[in-house]
Amino acid sequence: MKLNTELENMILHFGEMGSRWGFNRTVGQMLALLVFSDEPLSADDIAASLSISRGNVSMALKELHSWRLIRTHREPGDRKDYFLANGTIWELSQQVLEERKKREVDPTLSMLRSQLMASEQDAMPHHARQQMQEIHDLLELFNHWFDDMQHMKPEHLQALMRLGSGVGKVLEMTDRLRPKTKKKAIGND
Amino acid sequence: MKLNTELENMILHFGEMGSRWGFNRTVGQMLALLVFSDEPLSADDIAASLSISRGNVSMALKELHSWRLIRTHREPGDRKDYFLANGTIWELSQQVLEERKKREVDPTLSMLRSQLMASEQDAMPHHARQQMQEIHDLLELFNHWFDDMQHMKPEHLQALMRLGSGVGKVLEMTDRLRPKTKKKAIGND
DNA sequence: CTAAACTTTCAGAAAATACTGAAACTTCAA
DNA sequence: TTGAAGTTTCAGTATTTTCTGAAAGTTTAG
Repeated sequence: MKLNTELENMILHFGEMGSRWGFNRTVGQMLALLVFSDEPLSADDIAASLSISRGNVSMALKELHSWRLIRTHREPGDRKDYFLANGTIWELSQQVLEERKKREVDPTLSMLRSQLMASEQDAMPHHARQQMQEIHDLLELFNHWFDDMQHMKPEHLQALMRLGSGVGKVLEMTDRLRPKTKKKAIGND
Repeated sequence: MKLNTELENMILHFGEMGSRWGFNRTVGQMLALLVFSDEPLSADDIAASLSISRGNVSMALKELHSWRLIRTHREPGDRKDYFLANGTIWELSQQVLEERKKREVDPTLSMLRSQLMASEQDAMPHHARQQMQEIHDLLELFNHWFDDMQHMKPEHLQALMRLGSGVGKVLEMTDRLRPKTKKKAIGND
């Protein structure tokens, strides 16, 4: 795979950003390379394109697999593994967010949960306990919301995002229509 | 500030998570300490509580300021600076997300933007260009949505999150009611 | 102005993280 | 069963990031 300068810049950029996105430079570069390539690449292709060691490529492939961002393709009659991005940009983004939630939110949530459980009767200062509860509740809210969003159809989710804060307006309206009742009450046109 | 074991564990946890959240261990620990403390703390208090050097505390305070996560309080007749968390848990979270967006999304968006601008007539492979466009559009959508959300009243935003994917249902309904018209059309009960 | 009280800076040390390349391992065609 | 083709592992090295502590800087009471 021969890279033109623009493409190479973009790949280097993804490498730089990698660490901010939760993985390392090599993983970032390889993800970019595979996303921008229109055909699956072998580990040797990748090592050559990015001028990195074969071992490093192997590690990074493992990491990318563990994030479910790539998949392996095998040609019949060829022993080599070929790798490609595991879905559309939208799907890859979802995957990254999902994985980052697991690493950045879930551990703290479970720590807070057990702490708030265990310490019913102990000597935690009042304000600290209260703050922990707030963080806990916020993370829990976020988690449920995030789960819900992930299960929406992409086109609905996209429409919703495009609507932006407009959604607030719409909901206020419907709220005024049905101050405490079930959705069905809306459909009476 | 004397810390009981539970609190100390939580602070250590925030330190560990720090790097995943976009800052370093010391910054994470200090943020936790100030969030859980019910009174402002001096730099020396912090250094002592966390057993870290005074210089490190100074660096981390600068970082926390730059994220707008803390503010400085001065007692009249006391030369020391005292530091405290800059708002509620909700406000702090918003601040963290805002800052992370700046660091994790904006640079890539502007890189993509200039790349897609500049390369109208150049030799970028078609598939690569297309993928860049997709990433660009997704990040732009995300950015607008995020901005919009940040300008919503917290209680509205929270209500919206609690609604989760239920919002999709509600919107489908209203859509059926007013297939292309202005909001006012809803109010006709 | 002076100097005590306090804060920041920054060069070098320490710690954490990432990368290389050679050896070990696996797979499969013959 | 063998060995060529391919992949993974991991000890050692390189790089990056973070932390320390002493020196430089700042502020203010007297």
